[in-house]
Amino acid sequence: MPLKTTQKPALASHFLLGNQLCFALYSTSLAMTRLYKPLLTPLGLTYPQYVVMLALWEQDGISVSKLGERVFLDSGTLTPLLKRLEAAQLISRQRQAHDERHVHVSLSTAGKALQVRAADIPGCVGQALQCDWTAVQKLTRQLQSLRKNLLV
Amino acid sequence: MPLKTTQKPALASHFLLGNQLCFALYSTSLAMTRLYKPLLTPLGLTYPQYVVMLALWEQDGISVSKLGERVFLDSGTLTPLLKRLEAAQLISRQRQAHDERHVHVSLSTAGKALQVRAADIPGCVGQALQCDWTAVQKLTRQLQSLRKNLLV
DNA sequence: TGTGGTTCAATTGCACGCAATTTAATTGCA
DNA sequence: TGCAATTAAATTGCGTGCAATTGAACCACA
Repeated sequence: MPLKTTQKPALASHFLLGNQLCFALYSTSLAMTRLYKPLLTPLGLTYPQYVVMLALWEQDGISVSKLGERVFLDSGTLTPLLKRLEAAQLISRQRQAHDERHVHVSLSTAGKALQVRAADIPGCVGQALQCDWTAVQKLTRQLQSLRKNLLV
Repeated sequence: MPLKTTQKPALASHFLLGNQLCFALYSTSLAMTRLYKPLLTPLGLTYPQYVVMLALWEQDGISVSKLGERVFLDSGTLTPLLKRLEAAQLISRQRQAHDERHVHVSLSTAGKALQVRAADIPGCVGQALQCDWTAVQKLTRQLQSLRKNLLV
């Protein structure tokens, strides 16, 4: 059989977008953010801001670094984001008296009240996903496990 | 039994970060990008630029909008990204003669050659994931299916 | 009691994502 | 033919993400 120099190299199949977990993650995450947008815009939140609010609704009154551990973001991302939430009167930021390196983040009355206005969001999203709750939970656990491996 | 007004409202469990598929996706996708960074920096690529190169290695010589369909990004994201790839001499962009609205994107010699230098990346990533190929492929398919539902 | 190292948040600079708008080219249809 | 509607890409503006640096506060230990 003659050599076919025009043939694709064998490495090609590993590079197909359709076989890449990273790209499936990346593009699906962006698509998910787009799904949330029309639900969050009426509340005046972006998706990352919503994540921070979720973290605070779950545990109020923590430092920026503790918050960063919860949402896997650093101060470079969080500081400006928190300033915007503060400007929107949803949170307050204050230096801790006993250790002035720490900035304490806590929900305002409006910030707490916003959770009620957001109450429909998980249901709306669940509906849009068009798959059953068990499957969604299983996928969530798989992704968390993957994240754990990646963060070593 | 007396009313406990200090109890958490029933809606709280739906809001837990740990139960949210969106957050698992979001944080895992960011973690994956961080995994790629040390592999891509030596090639002078960011992760989104790598995705575009993957698309072009798979199918060279397409318009910006076709490329956008492949990678699920619009011209607002792609135009500046492609300009950077062009500045790095990895691609060329030229208006189509028969329809000057279309911009044709094609790999340069250096752009094609870069695929060889990137050949180790899928293997390195697979190693870091610490789970077997079948599971990775299955998760990839699940995410693609989810993405399909989200993009309706 | 200093003083060097550490920790935490903020800042800076760059590259996305994306909505909204603009510009230019093409198409369709009266 | 002419002009409105459509299409493609570029532009603008804003909010992330994140590496790298800075600055301030705290700690450890000689």
